[in-house]
Order: sequence, then C-alpha cells, then structure tokens
Amino acid sequence: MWPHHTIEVKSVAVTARDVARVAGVSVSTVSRALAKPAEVAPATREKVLDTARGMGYLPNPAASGLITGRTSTIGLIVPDLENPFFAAVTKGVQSRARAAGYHVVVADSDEDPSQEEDLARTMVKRVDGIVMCSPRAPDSVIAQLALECKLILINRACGDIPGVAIDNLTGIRQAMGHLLALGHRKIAYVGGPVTSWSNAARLASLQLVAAEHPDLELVDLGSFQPYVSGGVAAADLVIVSGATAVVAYNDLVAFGLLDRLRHRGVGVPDDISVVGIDNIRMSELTFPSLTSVGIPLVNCGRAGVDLLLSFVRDPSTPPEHHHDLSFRLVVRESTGPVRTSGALQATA
Amino acid sequence: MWPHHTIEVKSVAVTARDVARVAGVSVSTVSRALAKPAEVAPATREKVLDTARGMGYLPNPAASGLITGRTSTIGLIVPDLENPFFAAVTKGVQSRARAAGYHVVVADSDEDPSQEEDLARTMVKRVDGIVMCSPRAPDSVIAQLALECKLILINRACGDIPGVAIDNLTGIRQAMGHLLALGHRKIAYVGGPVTSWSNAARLASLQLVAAEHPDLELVDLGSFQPYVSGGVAAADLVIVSGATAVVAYNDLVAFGLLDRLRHRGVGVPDDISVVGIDNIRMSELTFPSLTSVGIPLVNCGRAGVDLLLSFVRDPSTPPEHHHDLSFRLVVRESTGPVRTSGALQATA
DNA sequence: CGAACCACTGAAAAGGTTTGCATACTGTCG
DNA sequence: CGACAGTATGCAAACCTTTTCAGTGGTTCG
Repeated sequence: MWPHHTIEVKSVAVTARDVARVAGVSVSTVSRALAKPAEVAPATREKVLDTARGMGYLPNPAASGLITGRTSTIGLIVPDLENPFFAAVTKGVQSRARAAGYHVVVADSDEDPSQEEDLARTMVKRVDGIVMCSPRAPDSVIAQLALECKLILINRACGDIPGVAIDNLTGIRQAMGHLLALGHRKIAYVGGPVTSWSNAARLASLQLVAAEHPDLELVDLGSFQPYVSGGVAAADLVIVSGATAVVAYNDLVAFGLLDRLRHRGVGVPDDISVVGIDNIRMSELTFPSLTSVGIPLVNCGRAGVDLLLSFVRDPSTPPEHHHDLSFRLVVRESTGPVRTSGALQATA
Repeated sequence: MWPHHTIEVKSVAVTARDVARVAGVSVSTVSRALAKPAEVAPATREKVLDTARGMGYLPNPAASGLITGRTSTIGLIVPDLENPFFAAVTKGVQSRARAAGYHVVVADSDEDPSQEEDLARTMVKRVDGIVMCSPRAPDSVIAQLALECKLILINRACGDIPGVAIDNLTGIRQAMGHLLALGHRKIAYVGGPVTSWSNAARLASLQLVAAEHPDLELVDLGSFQPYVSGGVAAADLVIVSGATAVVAYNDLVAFGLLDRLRHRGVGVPDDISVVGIDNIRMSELTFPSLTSVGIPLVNCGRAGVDLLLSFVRDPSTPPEHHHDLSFRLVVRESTGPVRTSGALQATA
C-alpha cells in the first residue's frame, strides 16, 4: 500500500494503536488483552496477543506509568557497590524484584551519607518505593525521607520505619560463646564508624554479653574505617592490648587484622584469635580462613523487597515493622584455643 | 480557604499546574523556567523557581518521558553483581551515569546468557540505552539486541557494535614477560568458560606470546568455572602438569588455586608461581598475595557510559567503536623465581 | 510617527496508555 | 415473545509535561 513507508515502520515504535488497527479492534481491547486477559473474549484475546507478538509490540512504560502512577521500579541506595556486603544485598534485591516483575534502579552514595538524601530525592518520582541500606545517615534524614516516599531500611532501625533488622545480639553471643569455650577471657573489639548503626548495635551486644560473664574482659579499641585499611590500622593496638582474641566490625577489617598480624609475626590463631562479621564469600579464602558471623545478606535484600512490595500494593497498612534475620557463626581457622603459656610476646 | 483540604494536599503530588497557579504564570512558563532557564525573563524565572522549590515540585518523569521519548536512564546488564569484577564495572557505570544526570537500572542475569536477552528486552523501553557486560551470550543474540536498542558492550567484541574493549594481549604479554624473566619455561593456563569471549581472547594471546618464545611451553589445562571452585578443581591438574607457573582465567580462579595448592602442601611461589587476571581488591589480601594483571574496571564502566551517552545524544553517528583500556601487571608475592632443583614433587 | 522586530508568555496539541461509562449484542427466563 | 441480565467491546477523558505557534507589548530604527 505505502511501500516507501515500510522502511520507516521498523525504526518507529509500534504502539497499541497500530496493534489495534491490524487486529481490527480498539486500543482499549488491546490494552485489556495484555493487562487483564480475563476481561476479553478468548477469541479476541488470542488474536490481539498474536498480533502484538507478531508486531513486536511492547507497552510504553512512560505512558502507562503516567496514568497508573506506578513505575514497576524500585530504588536501591547503598553506600558502596564494590563492598561485598552491599553487593550481596544488591544481588538479593535485584533477584527478588525481578521475580516480582519490578526493575531496580541502583544508586551508590560513595559512602557519603549526605549524598544519600539527594539520591533518594532524585529517584523518588521514578520508583514505587526505595530500599535503603544506609548505615550512616542520621535518623532525621531517614525520617524525613520516609515521609516523602515508601521506604524500607535494611540493617538499620529508625523509629517506626519498616525494615529488615539483623539480630546482632544472637550472633555476637554465638561468637563470644565460641571464644569463651576456647578459653579466651580478654577480648578486644575493633569498631567501625561511630556513626554506624551496626557498630553501635554490635558494641552494645558485646557489652551485654560481657556483663553476663564477670570473668570476661572486653576491650573497646575504638573506631576504625570499615575497610581493610581499618584493620591494618588497628592490628598493633590489638597486640598491645594483651587480648587473646579480637572481634572485628566486619570481615574486611578482619582481613586487615590478619594481614598486619602476619607481618608483625603474630600467629593466628596461635597467638590471637580473630573473628569477623558478615561472612562474605572471601572469608574462606584468606590464610588462615576467617571465623565469621554470617548474615544471609542476599536474603536480607529479598526480604527488603518483599516488605516494600507489600507496602506498595497495600499502602493503607504499613508492613509489620521488622523481619529478623539472624546470624550464624561459621567457624574456620582463625580462631583457636587460648595459649596456655600466658601473655603474648610480639616477635617483631 | 479550603481548610479541610490541606491534609490531602500533602499526600497528592504537586504538578506544574499547581506551581503555575501559585506563581501566577502558565504551565508553559513553569516548564521552561526549569528546563530552559534562558528562555524566560529573569524576574519570572526567579519567581517560578522559588515557588517550585517552596512547593516541593518535581517534574513527573513519566510525563516528560512520554513526550520527549527520553528516560534519563540507562540499563546495565551483568552476569553476577556479587562477582567483584562486575561489581567494579557496576560502580563505574553508576558513578558516571549519575554525574551525567542519568539513572541506572541494573539487571543480574545470574550467569545465564539466555536470561540476558530477556532482561534486555524487558528494559529496552524504559532506558535510553544499555551497557552490557555479557561475556557468554552468543554473538547472534548480541547482534539482534543491538538492532532493537542502543547497545554498548564492555569487555567483549562483537561485529560493529561499539564497546569498551580490553587489550588482552598487552596484559598477557606483560605477565608472560614477568614469568619468563623469573626463569619459567613451562606455564599452564587454567581457562574460564569455553563460551567466554575473554577466555578465548586470553588463550589466543597466550598462544601468540608462546609462539614468540620457542623455548616456552604452554599447557592448556582446559575450561573451568570462573569462580574459586574452578581453581580448586584445576589445582591438581596444575601439579601433575609439571608446570612451574600457572596463569588463571581470573583472580577468583587463582584464589582457588592458592587454596588448594596450600592444602596439597605445594609452596607458592616456591614450587609454583600463580598469576591472576583482573586484580580485584581482594588480591592483595590472600596469602600469599596474588600477582595479577589488572584492568581499571571502574574506568571501564565509566567509558561504557561515555560511549553510550554520546550515542544517545547523537544517534546519527554511532560512536567510535572501541576505547582500549590496557592491563597493568601488579606483582605481588605469588610469583617468584623458578626453583633450580628441577621438577616439582608434590609432598601430599 | 509608523513599521518592523524582539523578547517574553500563553494557549493548545501531542505523546500512548488506562479506565469509567455507554453501547451493542447474546442468551435466558418469565 | 419481550424484557432483562450479563458479557464484550468501543469511545473518550484523563494523566502531566514539552513544544510549536501565535499573540502581546515594548523598543528601535527609518
């Protein structure tokens, strides 16, 4: 008919109108056949669906989002995509979201809490809700954000805002029980950032457990960067402290400890036992491999999406406030019985 | 005026019309004041901008996307977000995209090439273009996808499709030069998946370099999973092969080698030298730390975004086909001079 | 002083889908 | 046989922004 148009047809997007014309129905019917198949007669439905498939029709999400107000997209904000902890959460979020037919837009705040607010604000109109993994942003910011959009927190508590909380106490208690059983009585803690919610929770748990065991001495070595570098920086303090075991804020810090202790000639676990937290993949590959308190991080991400989607689908009832995901201690080579010979002598 | 409405006002989105009414201008002017400030009189501009800010107005991206056809969003497809290699690329993509005012929707194919096609197709209408990091999908699929949307490949070549290519040969040559200098003459390669473009490129480069050195024997040990498990599986073959050095498909595989070799009682680098590829963060933390051929992965991601955006902004001229990012050998503890005493005897 | 021009603003259409309402039709029951 | 329930479909409005076009008013230059 219009042979010189055929070339263009390929490059321009095919709309519901085109499908309607070819299938000999109205656009409403096309829309219904795709969105609510039950509402159209089987014969018509088949015809429309076939035509749509044949023409490669895909609904324009901008148009449908404009009218429905939904985007089929959720936002995810994390401090650092390269950090294995957040990478695992991201993976969980992404997999569950996709299974539910949602897309994920991800934003990396580069560990800068102030950016997290901006990130959330720029994405708020293009997502149905946000999953936030933001251990360092102040409560006030989080609370404000929760007013502006549907928000789920992962690994952090803040007022009434629903979130996936991690049960620090149980995990810490397991780890301490393990160390106590090995004979350790003086245990150091290498902390993470002071502003970190996790750090506060972990330290509080440690102190609680320590209070339950009068013969146990807990040495708080203070705050360090939550990276390998933080562990390297803390290692010498651990040695001087006289502790026979050390719990690190997370596995990366523990790696730093292992590395520096080795270079200082301190044996792990012979002289000092080391426990990490998070149980990231890499923990079984260090030398010695790292005893660590693991969280099913991928499941954390999944749970966050579940919470968010239940919220999105039924905004009237904000979801139950918290899932609790509990720790599980994985014992590897970096912890062992305390030396009977007494206090440690650094050999370097 | 309508006191009983004030409550609702907060929950309902504020549109350009609302701003226009309050500021006493038309919607066109509101739109222009935000999008093309130069086209409106300074006084009006200030008034509109102030009002908009005061009311917390944010343009509805669905509506503007509907009319402009642009989404300010790019897609990213990777095989595994938890894999440090792709995590780094993701980080680079995300950071550059954000700097350019774009959002990133990310999809993880779970290492399943067939899913990558679906993923791309479901996101194609909601992004301006896609950055794909898909070492295993067949060329035909990639080529088809490139017809349906703007596509940039990372770490992979496929026909004319623009992409960020990594110069395998240079890096491999550096690594081999290093090993040759240390006296190694029989070098094994532990390969990645047969379908992987990188694997093919790396093997080809190795063979090319080997051909340049008649006294060098290259032993191809075949294909393994590109994870730690693959390295563990390959380690015994390395021992049996009699090679004094081994190049692994990537760092994860090299970690597996280190682990298994240690358990077999084989010294690294005393008995066997190990070289990884990628130089992920963790490489400096293993014991012994890993000599690895590094790629600025984060920059890869950035370059991919640059390519894509230039394509998006000027669709008439597909961008220059390739950026070349070159390797850089980082020598650590896992490589050393070949033992003079002769062939290795496994001690376990 | 008039004409042409300029800068700014407003009206209105367009973009593709969803959905409430109206209509046409099929079959059933009184 | 007539009316009615129910189903299937079409029409048209609505969603919110961008952009073209036209209009207003003021300025400059001839």
